[in-house]
Amino acid sequence: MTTRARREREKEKRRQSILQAAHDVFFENGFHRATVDNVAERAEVSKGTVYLYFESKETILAHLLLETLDELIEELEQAYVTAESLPADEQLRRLGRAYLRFFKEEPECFRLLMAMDRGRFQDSVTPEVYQQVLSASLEGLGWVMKTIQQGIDEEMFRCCDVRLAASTLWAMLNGVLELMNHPLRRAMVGMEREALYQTALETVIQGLRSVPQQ
Amino acid sequence: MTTRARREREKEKRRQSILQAAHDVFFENGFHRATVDNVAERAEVSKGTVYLYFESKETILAHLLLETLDELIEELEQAYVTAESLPADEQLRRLGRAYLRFFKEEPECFRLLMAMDRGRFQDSVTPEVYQQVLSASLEGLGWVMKTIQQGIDEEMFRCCDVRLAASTLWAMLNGVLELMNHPLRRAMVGMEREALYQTALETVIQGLRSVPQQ
DNA sequence: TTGTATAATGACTACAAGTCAGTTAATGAC
DNA sequence: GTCATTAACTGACTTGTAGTCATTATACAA
Repeated sequence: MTTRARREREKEKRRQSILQAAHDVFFENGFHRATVDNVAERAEVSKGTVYLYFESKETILAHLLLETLDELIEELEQAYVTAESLPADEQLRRLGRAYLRFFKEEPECFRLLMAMDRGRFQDSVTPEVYQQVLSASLEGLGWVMKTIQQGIDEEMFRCCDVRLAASTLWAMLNGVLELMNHPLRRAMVGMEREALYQTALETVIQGLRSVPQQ
Repeated sequence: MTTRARREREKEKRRQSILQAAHDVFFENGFHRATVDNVAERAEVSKGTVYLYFESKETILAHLLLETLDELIEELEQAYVTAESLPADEQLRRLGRAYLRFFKEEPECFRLLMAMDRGRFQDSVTPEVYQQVLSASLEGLGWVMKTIQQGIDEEMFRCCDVRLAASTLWAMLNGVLELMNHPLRRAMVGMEREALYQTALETVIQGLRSVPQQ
């Protein structure tokens, strides 16, 4: 029964083409302005078919974001691996810059990732999908934790709770990215995007040197 | 013509009662689950009347947030004033904790403030209202800048761009608050809210001591 | 050829934001 | 007191869009 296998492949193909269409449509005018009818039209299927493959508009987005997160994790891994022999502060700098680089290419993606916990999202996405997004984020955090641990071993960093330090670093950089991403808020502080991020990264790295947490 | 004045007062009263109703309804079940009909019903007016006073659901929220921001700014001012004679790092700690205290009482409010730049918001709120929210935020940032400037004068902080440092600090704390506010993400990092915020604040303060930015 | 399962469709429902023609109420001129 | 004018208010209606489901088309195996 090789038919079964082919059917599976074809289904997967259709699924991918819907995802691709959704990517185009969502990123063209933003998620909330895009309609599921737009996605269906772009994918050359009916709206019903879209709902055959995904439970809700939000679920489509979640799956798009999952794919993007996978790419991000790979980039972080690569940054970690190529910097493994450097001192921990330099490693962190590399990781931080890789993070920035990634979201500079896909700013809409960052916005959507951050928005995932708001509005209709919590109601429309099944816990499983949600969980997947979270564990992908966790994986990324892993590389930061590894680096910080190395810094502690080298006696460069004074923090004693690696996870706490990594989470904080991650949250803080997200906060800066969020500010950078928001045109009006950024205009308000009147700063260059890069300068903000650079300062944040450097401040945190220096802070890790001298904060014996807890 | 004292009638005119009374009319004005009565209009303002109605406006306030709609805002109060909106506050109740929005914070009871979250903004996106609340309907304008709910707000109208709670305020004991028709939906049309609500739209007589506010242009859109989002605008109602913006005005609610503006009032909350005013309170926040007052709290920050108070924290600044009562800590004015202390060393700058301690002042920053006080400001940071006041910020945390405020949003611990109104977590929904923080979420909504952060969400203001997403989704329907940009389309539904007039630039004027938007501007008001931003300048309120700026006012809050002013207290942080004052404190950091003092730290530079005392030669405690090494940063040379006060605005850059303050913006970064603010953005980073927002990032942590956002993580804290999000139940699933917080579960993911498995940290206590307070510990995260505490660590972030301390890390940044220490970072400011040793980062000669630019 | 035909019965069955699988995939796809699009007209339809539900729901909520926002509108506007029409109603009601207050005010003030006479 | 009556009437005209203005301001405030109403709620049925329009519009837009997410999500459903009865129906139809297609592919395959017997």
